[in-house]
Amino acid sequence: MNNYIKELTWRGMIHDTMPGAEEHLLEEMRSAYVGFDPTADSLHIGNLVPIMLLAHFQRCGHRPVALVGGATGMIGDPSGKSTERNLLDEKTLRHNQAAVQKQLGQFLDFDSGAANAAEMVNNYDWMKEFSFLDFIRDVGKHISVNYMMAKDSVKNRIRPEGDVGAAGSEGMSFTEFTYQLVQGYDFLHLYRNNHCTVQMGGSDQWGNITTGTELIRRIAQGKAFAITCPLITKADGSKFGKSEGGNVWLDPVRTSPYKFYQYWLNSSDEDSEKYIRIFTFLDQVTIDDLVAEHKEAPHQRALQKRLAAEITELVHNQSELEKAITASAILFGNATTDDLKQLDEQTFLDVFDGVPQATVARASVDSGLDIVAALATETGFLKSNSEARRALKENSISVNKQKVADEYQITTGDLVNDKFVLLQRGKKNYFVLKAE
RNA sequence: GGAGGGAUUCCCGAGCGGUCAAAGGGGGCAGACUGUAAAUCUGCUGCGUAAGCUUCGGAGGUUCGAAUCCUCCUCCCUCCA
Repeated sequence: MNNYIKELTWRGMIHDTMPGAEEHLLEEMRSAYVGFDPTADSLHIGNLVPIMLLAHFQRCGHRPVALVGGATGMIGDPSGKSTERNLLDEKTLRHNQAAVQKQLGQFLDFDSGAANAAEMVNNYDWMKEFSFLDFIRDVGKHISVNYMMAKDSVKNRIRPEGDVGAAGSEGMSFTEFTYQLVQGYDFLHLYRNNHCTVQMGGSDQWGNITTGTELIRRIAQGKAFAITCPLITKADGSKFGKSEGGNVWLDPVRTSPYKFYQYWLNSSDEDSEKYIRIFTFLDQVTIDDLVAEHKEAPHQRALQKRLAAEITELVHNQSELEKAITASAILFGNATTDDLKQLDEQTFLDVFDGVPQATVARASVDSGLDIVAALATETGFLKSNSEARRALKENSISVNKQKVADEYQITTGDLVNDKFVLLQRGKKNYFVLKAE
């Protein structure tokens, strides 16, 4: 039994724990759960922290339980929200749950048959038959409204008198008010049926979790614990887990492994030092060495590279990671036209997966395609001919990694694999032209 | 119900009836620099190869000429009842 709390502490993953939690976990194998919100059919990297909490938990010899919030997802957690949540219907919920369950399988051992194999539960299964009357009698009776009102998640939504500085509060519905009780009941249910004595989550979940431990104390006369981790932030203040395109998802269809890899690679120095502790299983010595190495030669970005590699391999796999690295080298390294032409068709397509494409008639390339037309009218890469000319004048257009001027003609000789032409504006904007 | 103020190009915001495709800032894109970073500097930022064309809430009107003046309409804000 490894010391879980100690492990998380040096990784910077502990925000708060209830007194006695560490001793409790050292005594014997325990079960802890974390809730996942099935609001989409994929998890995103914001969910990675709770996932890692469970993964470390299992590695320390304990039994992790992943709870998919089918029921609570129907209500919407008011924590950290300033407005009422949209509700999901059951069909969407079921679909999302199935997808989320599958993704969790990548991080946790569910099937080995080991004593501490992970378990997956869905609170919809025990909540759906629970009648309103039964609930308010068996559960609601034990918790006072005063207690519930004292939670930050509730207080922040009911504008306190005289608190003029507070952001606009829109009140909250009874439904959302009930949320903490429902989540609290989950904990009680898992305590009784799955020997779950610990609930973990982000620091914003503290209030909801303690409602659960309170219920367990009052109804089951039991002792349960809360462990929360800090919410992940970025040094520059922008929101963690968002890129230009929105959320960074674990699902390779929503966020390609290449983009996923890039997200981590672009972490700031400060953040990557933090992230590598949280999002990888690397041990303390390895990480200390990496940090030292990075300080020595920051421009090498050893930290970011290792961080990106570790997580990409964990979330996707070795071969996707290699492709992402290859793609990165081609897109950002000093790749030349020759390097490009050495790619076989499949690799080319993989590297430029997700890059916008357009098809032009093979004949027009054979007869020489004007670069302006290739950029604008033929492909829509740039909005107008004017813009295309402007860009050419700015010396920002490359064909197959080579800068071109405005009189350039694309010919058969430019085709990679006799089929593709790589158009590029500046360093980061790519476009694939397909001749058929 | 009454009285005023406003609506401008992605956003904010300036704009004597001609020299306004429209100041300035922000954002975005690009170039230099660099670590695929930050900061900084430079350029570009309606369409068109060009002549030129279409823009300033909407519809009309005055004028040789309107984002700028007039009328009506729509929406927003403030003040008085």
